[in-house]
Amino acid sequence: MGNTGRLRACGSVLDRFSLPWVAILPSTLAHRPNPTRSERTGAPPVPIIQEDDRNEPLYRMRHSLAHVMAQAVKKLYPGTLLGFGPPVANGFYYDFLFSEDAEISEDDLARIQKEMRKIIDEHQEFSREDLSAQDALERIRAMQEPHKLEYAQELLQQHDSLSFYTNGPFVDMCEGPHVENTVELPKDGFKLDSLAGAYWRGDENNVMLTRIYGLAFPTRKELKEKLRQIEEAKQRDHRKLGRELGIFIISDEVGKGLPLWLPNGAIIRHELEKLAYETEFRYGYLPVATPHITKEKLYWTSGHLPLYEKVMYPPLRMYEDAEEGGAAAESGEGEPEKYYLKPMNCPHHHMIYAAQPRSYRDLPLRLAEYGSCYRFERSGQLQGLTRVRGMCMNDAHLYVTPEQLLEELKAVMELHREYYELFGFDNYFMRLSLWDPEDPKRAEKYFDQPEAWEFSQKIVQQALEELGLWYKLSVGDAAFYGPKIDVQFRTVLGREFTLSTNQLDFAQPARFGLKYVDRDGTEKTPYCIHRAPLSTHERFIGFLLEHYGGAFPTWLAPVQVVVIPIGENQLAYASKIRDTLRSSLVRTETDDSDASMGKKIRTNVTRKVPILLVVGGREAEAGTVTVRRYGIKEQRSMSLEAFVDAVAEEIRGRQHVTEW
RNA sequence: GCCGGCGUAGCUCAGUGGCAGAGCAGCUGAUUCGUAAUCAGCAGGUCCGGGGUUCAAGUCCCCGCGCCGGCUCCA
Repeated sequence: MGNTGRLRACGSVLDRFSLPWVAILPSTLAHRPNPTRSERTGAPPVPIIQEDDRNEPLYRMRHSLAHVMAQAVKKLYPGTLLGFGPPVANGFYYDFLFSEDAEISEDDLARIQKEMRKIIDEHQEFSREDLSAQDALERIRAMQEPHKLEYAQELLQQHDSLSFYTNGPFVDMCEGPHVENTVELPKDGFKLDSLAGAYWRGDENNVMLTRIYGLAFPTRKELKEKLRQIEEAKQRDHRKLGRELGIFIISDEVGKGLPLWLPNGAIIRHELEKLAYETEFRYGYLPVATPHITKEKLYWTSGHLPLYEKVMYPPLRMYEDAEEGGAAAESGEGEPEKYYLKPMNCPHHHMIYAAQPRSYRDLPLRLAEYGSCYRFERSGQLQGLTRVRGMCMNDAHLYVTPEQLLEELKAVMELHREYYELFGFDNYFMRLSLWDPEDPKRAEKYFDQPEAWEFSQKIVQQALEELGLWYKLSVGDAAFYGPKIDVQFRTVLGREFTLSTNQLDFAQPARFGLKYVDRDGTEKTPYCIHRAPLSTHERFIGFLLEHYGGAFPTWLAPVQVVVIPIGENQLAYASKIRDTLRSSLVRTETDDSDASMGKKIRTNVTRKVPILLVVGGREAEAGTVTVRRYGIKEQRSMSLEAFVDAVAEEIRGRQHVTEW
């Protein structure tokens, strides 16, 4: 049973990224045991996190600090109720329900922190008790902790007993483990750093608790190092870099979540589209283009309307004869036509498939488009470029026969691998989302065809395993039309998010009546694979900004080369170099400002231009350039011709040059 | 959407209820420089918006909007 059957009273969040892929824990562990990869597939057992991992000193220390914080809060704010309080990646948190007259803000954190230090100084011992179901419930009732009681009752459906930890006057239902004595806790290695709302059990229908986050490390030095890292990460925040580098802006007047792409950002988009077009051409895709809006009926056919409506913009309503001041528009009688901004591209692509009869000889048919989509995300969710309302997706739909499904899925995953290698991504993991046959609401959440789910889930898993890709299973997170392979990344600021996504769709083709004539002359329904390896321009470029810290490889850099004449005598030579490079399609500028050379270098280094060509009298005379690459101290001189060839090759090959 | 915080020049940020400020960026002039900041001057403001308290509000109160951190969801 390993870890999967054990539930923790305090909850648990481990840092999945700090562990090898094989050691990934199901994220839903705290709520419901997930089958492990080996249990699902019968494959050899996979090493997953064992009980021992929770005996790590760091884990115990953070966990115990959470309890100390809860004790401090209950002392300073009597009547406060408890939620969960687990250790997390860089520290711990605890959720509280403060009594109504206790207003708490970030200013109060220092007070709580001070109280925590006092508790640590009391050298309180942690002791564990295991109580039978009945004793446990009695204990919790006596504690008057309604949230703990609710969770205990749930736990007792699977467990015969529950454990409690006591330190000083504080008792918590908790599986542990903890340190033995508060003396082991680092008085100056922790810091309460933020206050946030969090729904009880993560469900917005529940009460909102107040979560206090703390950072915690064994020593003050390590804490300070983490704080420094956090500061450094802020310098890589794509919102900051996006503004500084002129990539995008988001204007209140246009609307939240609707980025405006500045020239530098539009160039990056264009380069990504070129990359996608070339790569997809090699993989046998065909380009298509579709409009941004569509009539309502399409989304009834696809099934989006009942299931997806809450993230769609409300419909535009119009009368076809409105322009002529027609009778219907005038009187408002009759039904107006409803148009929706498209939240996805698939229905449009299905219409292209359906536009002509298809034979098995036409399959696989791979239709690709960078398609614009609009989703009405809730305002609190919007996040720079990584979470927006208007986006442009690296989309494609592959229509395949059942026999082709496995190979096509594998090709799609290979495509991901190729892209990620090009960009140098390695900090990600795959998540395979399945339906949940036990979900009481499954008929509302999914197309309810058990055999189709079983078949398509099996094929997807087979594809991942034949390619040797590790993945995490996530039951209940499938798309409504089929299983999903998401690729999870983490931003520099530590937020996990989905970059690429792929789905196997067994439902929509049938709903759209898509057919192909098979070898034997009968009509059959194809499967559809949805895939978006380069995500959306918004999310992808947001991530790239952080990944590269704004210092793009030459092929992606909005300005690839800046020529810096040392004095005004070299202006003509600088212009000649610029024109030569431009005729080789290298994005080049000259810096002809009258600033000092040092200032010009500084300015263009700040812009993170990959290559600066410094030219003075020597270069002009010899017909050479002195090359100064971003992030590389050493400079090189070479003939202009040699440089043009080298940089053109570097761009054509989409190379990453990090050293000479 | 909900909980907490924040909103002053293009950017980063000072500003004790009593004249709206600095650095960088911009513009003008001087300077023409050998690998990360030459000098001087000028200009730049609905202090997020609306209402209120006050002799007086960037500052205090209320409402709205936006942003940031989280919850949840997701490309």
